[in-house]
Amino acid sequence: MGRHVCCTEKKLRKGLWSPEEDDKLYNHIIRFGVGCWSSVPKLAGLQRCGKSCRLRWINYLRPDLKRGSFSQQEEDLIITLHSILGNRWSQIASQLPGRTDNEIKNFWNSTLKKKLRQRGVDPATHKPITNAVQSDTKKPGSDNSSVNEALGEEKLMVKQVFNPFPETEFQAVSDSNYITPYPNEMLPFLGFEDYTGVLDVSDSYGYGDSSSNSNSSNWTCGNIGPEVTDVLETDHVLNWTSAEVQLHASGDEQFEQKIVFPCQENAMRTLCRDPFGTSREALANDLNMDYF
DNA sequence: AAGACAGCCAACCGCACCCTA
DNA sequence: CTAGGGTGCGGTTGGCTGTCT
Repeated sequence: MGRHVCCTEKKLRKGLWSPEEDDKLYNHIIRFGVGCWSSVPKLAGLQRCGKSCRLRWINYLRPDLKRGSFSQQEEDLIITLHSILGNRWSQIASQLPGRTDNEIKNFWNSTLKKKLRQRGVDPATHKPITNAVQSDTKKPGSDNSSVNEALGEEKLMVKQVFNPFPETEFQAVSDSNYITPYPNEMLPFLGFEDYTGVLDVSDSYGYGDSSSNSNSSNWTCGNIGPEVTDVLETDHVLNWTSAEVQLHASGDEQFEQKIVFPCQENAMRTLCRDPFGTSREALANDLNMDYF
């Protein structure tokens, strides 16, 4: 382990990127793609390490990045996702089209934490600041004093929520960019055979290797409300809406849950992809849009 | 006008994980 | 099985910029 080889080389430049460097990196990746990051700087004629190039591309040069300040809806979603996922910035970012993990992390640390505290909410636990302490006292084995313990417990819970579908058991959900909209208690009921609730808005703007899952989403989407169509008729900028999604579990259980998700043109296109051709076509027709 | 301070954000660092030979 | 290279991620840092005194 330890430090990466490229980072120890002394000749390499550090610090802010010049416009010329940006041009070189951008042109190289547009023309040849990424391939191996460690070879990118050499091929692009840059005195940078591959890691630095990767970061620059992901956080600044990617053409699908959204600029500008966060909308209220994005802000709300970040808070919601953070309450579920904790500091898993990359996974939070995967649900916000055009936003990077770094950007969200900075926004959280500089702005959102402060806002939550002003509202009397502990940004670490997402509980009212006074109640967070009180609730700790109820937990078995808790000595009531440690916020860190509370945090640790939250992290454990998050793990259970977020990775309920081991790749070996359900190959369609094969990476961590997926977020389930399910509450904890529903997870045990969801079968592998007919698992259909995962919203995939990640691979239309994913990082780096985005090819591996492009055909593997496995979900159906029912009862999308009229508000979705409204979104599609706007200017294809980032919009937000809600939709009713039916979640079919194995057996006869069926769940419904209102969820909120980001809608961008690409995201909606992704949303309309599912493994069942007829419903995909029907859905696309309903939404008056192309499908693939 | 200038120095101090605070906030923001781009970029770096170090670690963990994955993959392959 | 193991070592080493490549990659991704979260935490942290440092510099720039705006605001205050």
